[in-house]
Amino acid sequence: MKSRIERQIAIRKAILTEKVSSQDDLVRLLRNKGIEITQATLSRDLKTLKVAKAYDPAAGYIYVIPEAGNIVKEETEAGINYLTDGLRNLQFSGNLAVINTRPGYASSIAALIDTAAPYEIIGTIAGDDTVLLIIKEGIKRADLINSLILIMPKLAGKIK
Amino acid sequence: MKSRIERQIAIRKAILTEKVSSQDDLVRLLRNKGIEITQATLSRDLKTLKVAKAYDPAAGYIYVIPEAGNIVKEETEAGINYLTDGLRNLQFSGNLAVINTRPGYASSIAALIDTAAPYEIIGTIAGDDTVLLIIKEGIKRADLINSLILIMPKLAGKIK
DNA sequence: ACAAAAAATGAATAAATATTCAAATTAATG
DNA sequence: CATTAATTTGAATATTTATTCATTTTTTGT
Repeated sequence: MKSRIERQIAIRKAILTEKVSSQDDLVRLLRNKGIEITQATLSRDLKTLKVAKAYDPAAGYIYVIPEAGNIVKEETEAGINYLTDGLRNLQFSGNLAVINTRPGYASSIAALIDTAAPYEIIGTIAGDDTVLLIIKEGIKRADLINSLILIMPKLAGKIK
Repeated sequence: MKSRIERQIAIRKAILTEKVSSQDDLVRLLRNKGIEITQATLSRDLKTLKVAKAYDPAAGYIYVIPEAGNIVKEETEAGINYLTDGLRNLQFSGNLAVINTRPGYASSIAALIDTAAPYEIIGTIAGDDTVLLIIKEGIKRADLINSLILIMPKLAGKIK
């Protein structure tokens, strides 16, 4: 049988690496790793570790380790060689598409799109780090994505 | 009786000002303030507000309002207040929300929202006195309002 | 090493929280 | 308005989490 401290380290690791939303789930998860534990002991361990339960859009409420909770890692500044490295994300809502970019990149990227002027897009508006694309009616999202990838191949790797 | 959003604002305030460790306690607390609520509804409200339960050395586990973003925390309280004093109005149209601000305030407020990056919002664009928010599909207005209040508590007083 | 004390644990159970389902309220549509 | 659709809510209940209590394991002092 593992020691108490080893078990708690395993609990911490499990919470850091997976989204766990109940103690029973965590018990099963730990048992699969060869750690015998009951829900009662786990409840005590979680308190010892000061584990919190916080909201996660994907999975509802999940357990989180206090310190590691909201650390936003900064991307490295190295390797920005091309304009479209400024691309961060593409999302849709209704007949709009939104491109999130690195700060300052939005207007250059919008200009690039304007120059290419794909017929799927009837207009663009750029802020500092956001480009808004107004999509022509009746255009499918997949078609617009393909059209944008033609202009900015880097985008291909950033579609979720 | 009180509206749903008013009730949720009261819940938020209660959690911010007192250490509450159970929903039954919170129900009693709210009833003392003249707000009728059952545990079932409170449970749903807490989820809507993304309230977490975290360890507190003095009182064990208590409910906490999640922090909107790390950078927000670094700014001075006065700075945030000053900024969000620029807020004038919030209106909706379809999947868009428009914040009217005092002249010149829009981009700073947009930056504040971008930093917090709530998942309900897929992008923002700022003019001089107007911020356009593009809302993720399927998000309810009340949920977006709650999310924005997390970032700018001043907003709570400006909702009809 | 041995006995006594302290800490850890599991099973059962109490307490707290989430969900179901039916009713009530509110919003949308003609 | 009237009617239908959608959302909100409470009571009851299911699920999840914390605690009690008896027992086992570990630690301490001699």
